Amino acid sequence: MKIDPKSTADLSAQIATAIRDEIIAGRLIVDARLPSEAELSEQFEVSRPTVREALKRLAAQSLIRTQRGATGGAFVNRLSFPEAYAQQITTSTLLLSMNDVSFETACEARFALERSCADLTAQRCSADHLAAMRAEIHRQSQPGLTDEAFCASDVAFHRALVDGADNPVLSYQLAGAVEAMQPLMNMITFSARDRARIVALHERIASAVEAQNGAAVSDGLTALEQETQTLGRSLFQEKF
Amino acid sequence: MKIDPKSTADLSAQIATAIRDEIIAGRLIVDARLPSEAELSEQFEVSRPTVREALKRLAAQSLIRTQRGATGGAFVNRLSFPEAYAQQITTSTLLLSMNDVSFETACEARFALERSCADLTAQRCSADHLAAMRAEIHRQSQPGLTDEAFCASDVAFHRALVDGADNPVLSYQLAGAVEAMQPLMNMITFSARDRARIVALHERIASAVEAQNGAAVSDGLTALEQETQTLGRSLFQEKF
DNA sequence: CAAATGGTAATTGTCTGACATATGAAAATT
DNA sequence: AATTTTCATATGTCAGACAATTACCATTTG
Repeated sequence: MKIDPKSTADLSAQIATAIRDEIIAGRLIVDARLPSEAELSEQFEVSRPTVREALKRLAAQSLIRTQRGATGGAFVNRLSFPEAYAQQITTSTLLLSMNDVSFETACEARFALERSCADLTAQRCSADHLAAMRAEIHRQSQPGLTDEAFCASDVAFHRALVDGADNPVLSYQLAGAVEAMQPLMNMITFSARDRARIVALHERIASAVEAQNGAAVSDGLTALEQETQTLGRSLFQEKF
Repeated sequence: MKIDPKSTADLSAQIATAIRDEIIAGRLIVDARLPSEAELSEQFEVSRPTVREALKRLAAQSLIRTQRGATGGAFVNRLSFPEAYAQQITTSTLLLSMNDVSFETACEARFALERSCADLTAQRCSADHLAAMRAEIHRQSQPGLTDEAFCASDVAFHRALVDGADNPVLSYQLAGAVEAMQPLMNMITFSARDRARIVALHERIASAVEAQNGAAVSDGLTALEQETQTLGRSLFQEKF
């Protein structure tokens, strides 16, 4: 592990990259303990604050965790699915909010991706996930729900639909697609009639899942996409 | 912007979270300049190294960039698609390599997701993207190619297929699914016969794209998934 | 003898102060 | 007017110190 002091990049960035490469290449395995900050300082020939900045960079990406005390130190972290979810959602949300992505493009991608779980969910959806979907449908039908609560329930419904595919990798990948759309959906003010149409489509999708009919689930999602696009067009002209 | 000194969490983590929330909430917009490190030290009532560690955490997530000099400082960064790609791929790769995900599960998710671009790519694929796919097919047909080069070309083929949908959000989301599989694919040693079958399926997919037949693209991907699963089963028993 | 107690070393977390370096802008000079 | 110099400001890096936490070990005590 050596770094180039002549590079224009920050030393802490170089050190972070060097350690990250070790982890990705598998030379530092999960739960392995990194050398102490003092030892890293010597190895890289930099001061301890510089090493610490490098370690914080890695900690921000959940690549390492640190522990104080006698047997403490920095350990290679097992990236958990919840952590990966959170990172995925944050990145996706920021990407959409910062890049003049049209509602249409985001919506198209979101539903295209979500349809990829249609067949699997229809085949495998557990009673629990189906019940969760139905519970959200019921919540969405209640009058007097705020727009935020309606949107949150909408996300929960889709989350249950995705999780019904019983494939954690798929759930992880779709988390970004589904949740990152929420801020955009929150901009929509739903009329009672809009909500009724959406709830009806949710019911149609849930029934298709119950009937283990993947094609029908996919069709329901497509119908929901068209409904959402219509609502979006009434709000945004082209970009936002 | 205040922090809780009684919390068990690191001060730098709290400060990073506080600033990140400001960015996500839109109170700090793109290209806005954060207060200088000295000013942040005063505001949060911590020392400059602590502030710096917080800023490095944000820099690691590409949320800010820093610049030295008189008019320098930390600025809110516009998260670019390439940066988001890179983060997505790193996270996905680590998630798969660290969590005993079966080859079958990963493969299933990957192809399920990739099929979501079948219709869009069939409709919209440009001549350039189609040519890129055909170029990779040609490269893959060459004898004497190393396994790594064959896999890299495989990824490039799928990347072109995904990009053909002409939806950057979709490309971003699928980047993780497609590229994160590469380390797993690299573990497979392809026989000449294996390669021939894969190349034939690629050709079948490219032709379906050219014919603007989305269903045929989807079917081709499904056939490729089955082929890949067969190869995977010959390598791994259950977990790896 | 077993268990509670206290000390000790190791390690991260934080602070203070300082100097190096880069950079834009204003001031001085040609 | 154009160029050079100077300067202020900001980040990058360093050294040293102390605080807080924690595991381990020796000691004391019941």
